[in-house]
Amino acid sequence: MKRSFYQAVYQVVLMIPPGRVTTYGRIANALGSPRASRAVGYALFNTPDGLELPWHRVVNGRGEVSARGGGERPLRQRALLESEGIAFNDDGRIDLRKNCWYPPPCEELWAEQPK
DNA sequence: CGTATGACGAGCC
DNA sequence: AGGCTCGCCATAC
Repeated sequence: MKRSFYQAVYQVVLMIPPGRVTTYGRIANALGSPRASRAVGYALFNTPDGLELPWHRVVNGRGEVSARGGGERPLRQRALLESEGIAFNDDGRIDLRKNCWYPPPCEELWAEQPK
């Protein structure tokens, strides 16, 4: 498989255990680019069809669903997370204290891909 | 190659 | 406290 930053992001997301959530920034940090949180979000935005990706387990740094794109995405995400036992506050936020998951360092996941 | 975009984050007002 | 702006990084065009 061609190793791009996106692919690396997908692999990290795939290793998120059910019932746990992580943030874009943490994924970016795990990949060796702590400032690439935007790119991480963009990677999920370009999620290829046919790939079963638990993208719903990725939230922003405050534990809230990112609703920048459209209206239905966050709703689906919330429903999926709730079905996994993740509780939402009245503000629509997740308790990262309980459900947070820190991805292990995965720099080598894509670092060996020369430009 | 330069510009634009995007599911973010931290900082400033 | 809440909202807005700038910055960072990786692709698409």
